[in-house]
This record gives sequence, structure tokens and C-alpha cells, in this order.
Amino acid sequence: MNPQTQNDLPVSNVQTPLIKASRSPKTPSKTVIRNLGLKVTDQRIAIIEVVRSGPKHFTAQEIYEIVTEKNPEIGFATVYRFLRKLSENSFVTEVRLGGMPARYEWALKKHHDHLTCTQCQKIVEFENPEIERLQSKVAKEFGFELSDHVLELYGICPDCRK
Amino acid sequence: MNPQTQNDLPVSNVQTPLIKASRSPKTPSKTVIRNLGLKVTDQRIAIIEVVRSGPKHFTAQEIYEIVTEKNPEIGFATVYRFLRKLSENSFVTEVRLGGMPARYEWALKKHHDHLTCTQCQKIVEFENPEIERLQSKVAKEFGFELSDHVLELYGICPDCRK
DNA sequence: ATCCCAATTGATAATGATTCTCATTTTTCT
DNA sequence: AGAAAAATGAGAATCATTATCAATTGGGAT
Repeated sequence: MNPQTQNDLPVSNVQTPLIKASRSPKTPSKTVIRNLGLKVTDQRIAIIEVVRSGPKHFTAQEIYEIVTEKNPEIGFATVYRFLRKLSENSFVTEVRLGGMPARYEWALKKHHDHLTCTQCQKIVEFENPEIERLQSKVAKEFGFELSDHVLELYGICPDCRK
Repeated sequence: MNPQTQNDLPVSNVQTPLIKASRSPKTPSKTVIRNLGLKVTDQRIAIIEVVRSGPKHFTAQEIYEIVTEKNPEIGFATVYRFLRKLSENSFVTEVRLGGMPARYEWALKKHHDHLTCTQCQKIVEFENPEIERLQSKVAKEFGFELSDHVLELYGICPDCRK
């Protein structure tokens, strides 16, 4: 089942398929929300602030918990809804490890991959143009038009190895 | 929550942590099951036969459906249980794409990565030693002891591009 | 071949993450 | 301010997967 088909979000963004808004750290959250063609609400501001706050990769649940500290009335449906919206428009990146809940991070311009510690769950980001290049090459060999990729390395981090 | 902690399988395999049994296509399914330190049952044979049958990557549900054609009395709990067992002992590889159900494939000796068509879900396997080498290099740079990795490329396959 | 007991099974309940429903409330535009 | 459209939150629903547990079965000992 395609996730696209089972969403209950309004279709207003059909008119704005290409969101070019800046996602730089300096752009105010309100502006980001407006650029998505969405109404600015306290909930959305709160959610987006959390996602943008960290080097951390948050689960929806974590975001919900942090947000409810100051906005106790917020519902987690709102968190999931908005995260999905952000994800669809590439404002956040969704990372899924094994069967664990998805983690979200603010999508900076630069693409990067992850190196995850299987002991403490620490996530280190890296980028390697060389690998990217080889990926394109592989895709081309098979006649695929490459649209995306996921590279996750797993291991034990220096701290946990001691 | 660690998957290891929430399993209801007997702990008998604690005594046999290192399963060296052959997983070559020629090894009879019964032998594989015995080598896992498990009792040979019709259900397990049926399941393992399906998993080994395909170039296909099956979901637990698909395996369940195929198996029940000839063994209508089998329960899907058994399918999940045995797949988990096989997975824990690296006899099958679990592949998870997005939020979709996990897919399982018989683990041949050779490691490989996946190139998935986002339209028709077709999965092409490939291997690229060059990429592997670079991955090790990256891990080493960050002081990680690399244990595993996942590389999934997404795109549109030649058939769907037409 | 039979007995025994731990391993296995299947039906079903439970779980966890995520999505949907829908009545009510907010935003934004006028 | 007022109206239309969008957004919200509470809770139900869904989907994949795991746990529970009483009944059954495999396989080593006899």
C-alpha cells in the first residue's frame, strides 16, 4: 500500500508541488510553514522547533513528549501529520532502523549517510562523494533511474568499544 | 526496546551460539533445521522451502499464504517465529523498505545490496566490492568497528520507465 | 515400538507505531 | 468581525509483529 494513497491531509499543496523554500537554519519556522502552503499554528511551530533544535534524530514519540511539556494539549496525531508533511516535502529526512520507530532529522542541503552504534544508538553522519558516484554507476548499469538511496553502517562506536 | 529481550523462543540455542551449518542451495531443508538445533516439523520444512524457492523476497504474509495452500492448518505465528529464528542465525536476511512489512530472502554466502524499483517493487541484487571497501574506510575514520551495513538504492526500473 | 518431556504449534489476545475519523476549533482572507 | 477552509485532538482503527497458553508432537531413552 502506497503511503501516498492513505493520507488524510488536505490536497491544497497540489497547487504548490515545488516547494523551494529555504530550509537553512536561519529561516524562521513560521516562514518554513508558510512556504509549505500551510497555516501557521502554535503546534506546528512547536514541532518544527524541536526537530530543528537538535543534532539529534528524534522519534515522533520523543518530539511529542518534548512538545507537550510546554503545549500539554497537543495530540500526537498532529505530530505525525506534520512530520509526514515535512517529510513529503523533503524538509525532514525519515530514517528507519530495523523495526524501530522512524527517526526524523531536519534536512540540510547536504545529503549524508549514517553510521550507527548498535550499543548506544549514537548516530554519526557522514558523506562520501566517492560512494555516491559508485551508486549512480551501479544504477546505470541496471538501467535504473536513481531517485534516492539509503546507506546505513552499523558498528560499535569508539566509546562503547572501551 | 531491544528485539532480543522480547522474544518468547526457548533459550536452547544459547548452547549453540555458533551455527556453522551450510546454507548452500543443496543442503536439505531438514538438515538446515537440525543444524539450527531445532526439531524438524512439517511447518518448518514448508516455510523454509518457500523462502529458498525464490529469487523473490517474500514478506511473512506472502510466505504464510503460500504455505497454507498445502498446509492449511498452519498459523502465521509459526511463520514469524521461524523467520525470526532463521534471521537471528543469519540464514535469512531481513530487508525493510520504508514502513512496509519486512521481506526475507535466503542468505547466500555472498553479501549483496539492493536496487529497488519504487513503482513495481522489483528488487535487483548487486554487489560492489569498491563500495564495501569505502564503507570500511569511513567506519575506520570514525573509530567504529563495523559489523553490518544496509545499502538500498531506489529508482525506476527499465520496464517502468517505458 | 512405546513413553516421556521438552519443544512446538495455532488460536487468539496483546502490543506498538502510525493513520484515520470526525466533531470542534483556529487561521486567514475579505 | 465573519465565513470558508484548514487544522486540531481524542480516540478508534489498522497493520505488522510478538506474546500467551493450552494442546500437540518430535525424538531420544527405554
